[in-house]
Amino acid sequence: MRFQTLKGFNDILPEDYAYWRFVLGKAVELSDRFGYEQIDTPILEATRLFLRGLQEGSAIVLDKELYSFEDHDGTNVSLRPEFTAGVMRAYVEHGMHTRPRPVKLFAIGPLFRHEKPQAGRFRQHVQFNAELLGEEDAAADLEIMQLAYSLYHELGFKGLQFQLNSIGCPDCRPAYIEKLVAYFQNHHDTLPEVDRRRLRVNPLRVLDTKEEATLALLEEAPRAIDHLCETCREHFESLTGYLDVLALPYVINPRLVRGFDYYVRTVFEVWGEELGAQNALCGGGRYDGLVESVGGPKTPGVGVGIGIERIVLSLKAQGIEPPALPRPEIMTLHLGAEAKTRAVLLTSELRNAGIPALLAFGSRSLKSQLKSAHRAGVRYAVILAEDELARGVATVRDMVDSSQQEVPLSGLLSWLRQRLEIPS
RNA sequence: GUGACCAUAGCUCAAUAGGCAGAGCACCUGGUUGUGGCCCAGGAGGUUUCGGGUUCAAGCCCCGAUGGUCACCCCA
Repeated sequence: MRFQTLKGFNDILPEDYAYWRFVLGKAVELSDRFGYEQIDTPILEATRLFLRGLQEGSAIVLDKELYSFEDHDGTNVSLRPEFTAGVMRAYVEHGMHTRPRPVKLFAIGPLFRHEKPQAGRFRQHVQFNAELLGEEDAAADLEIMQLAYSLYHELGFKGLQFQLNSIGCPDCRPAYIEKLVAYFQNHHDTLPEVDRRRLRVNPLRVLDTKEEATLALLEEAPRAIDHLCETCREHFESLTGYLDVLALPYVINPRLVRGFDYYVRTVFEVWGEELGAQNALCGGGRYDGLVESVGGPKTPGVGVGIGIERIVLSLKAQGIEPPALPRPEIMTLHLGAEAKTRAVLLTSELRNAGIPALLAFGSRSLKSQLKSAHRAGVRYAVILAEDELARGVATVRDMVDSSQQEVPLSGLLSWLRQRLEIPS
């Protein structure tokens, strides 16, 4: 029985890493540009932390999607299913609320949910996560959205737009939910079974139904944005105003709700193409009560989670090629024991000088070594043999045009550097 | 957790009507002295996902398990 990855877990192979480095490199670059500082929190945390952040209505809790086990000391611990709870814990634990506001953090790493895998959904996936803490200005919501948008834009995506909604706050949302529930109870007989369940467990969830019958009912259903309190309405209007000024494309989607219950006011997603049913490239929103819920002072916050696997899938679907990864352009070949020792030394000198280089291993025929050089895709094969060494030169073969010339060993480094345009 | 479809070499796929498991690509070696690609020859690589059953005979038919894909649920 051969080993294989667990269900829903994937290897990222070298041929995929051009995409990953492209996306992650851009994420880090943009975080720097927007003034976000990097933070890493543990993959494993006390289970209670995640339960508190998620509350009861979330599927992660309901459907036992947490990877949990009992640690040796009896503590129940879990692999993190999302970033925000851990970051909030770190924020409180290290008294980061005493830092100059706002505190802007980003993190990159794997998350784990025991779900049934399908297109764009895995049990382990990597997220780029950004959080802006201690600021309730709608311009903060905008900044988080702009960070996400810039990432997609600079990666070369076309035609993406935000799905945007406001789901109110603890002041105005309860009244809205009451209206919503009342509305659906009036149409209870036409409501499909799945949505009856959602209505009981998490009424807002009915809004993003896929049932035809419910969709028809939603035409007339009360909308959250029509039931916002004064503060929430102003916040939402400021945000859309800023989005207009920056010309960031968005549509107001009254049916947009989010999986985590801690969101207030702003919620948004960006949808990608060719991702099947799992079309959210990122999801985020405002979570003003969250820091408090993990034992910290009342602190407003906005954040976004961006799925790297989905971006990579979407890049491929849109035919966007990442820049090629750098690879050595030189291989040192050799004939004879003395020449091989010299080749080992030369390869080392090249690398120490910052010039990527490969060494032909073994003591095979020149033909075989050239074949290796060809397959490694190098531009130059540097050939060392007794004959050359006696005259203090190396034969450099250009693998592209098949030309060869002798270069004095003393000047080889600078010769190669010049040809490959590597700054010294 | 529910449902549908699928599973043959590292990859992409063949294998009449149940009748000796194959090709292309990739990989290794060779085509004589110190020269890659193209070409030619050869080689390695399989418990046909696994376990049962039917049959003289199963990659093929039946049952079960596992895994994959897609959808629901939910979400990045």
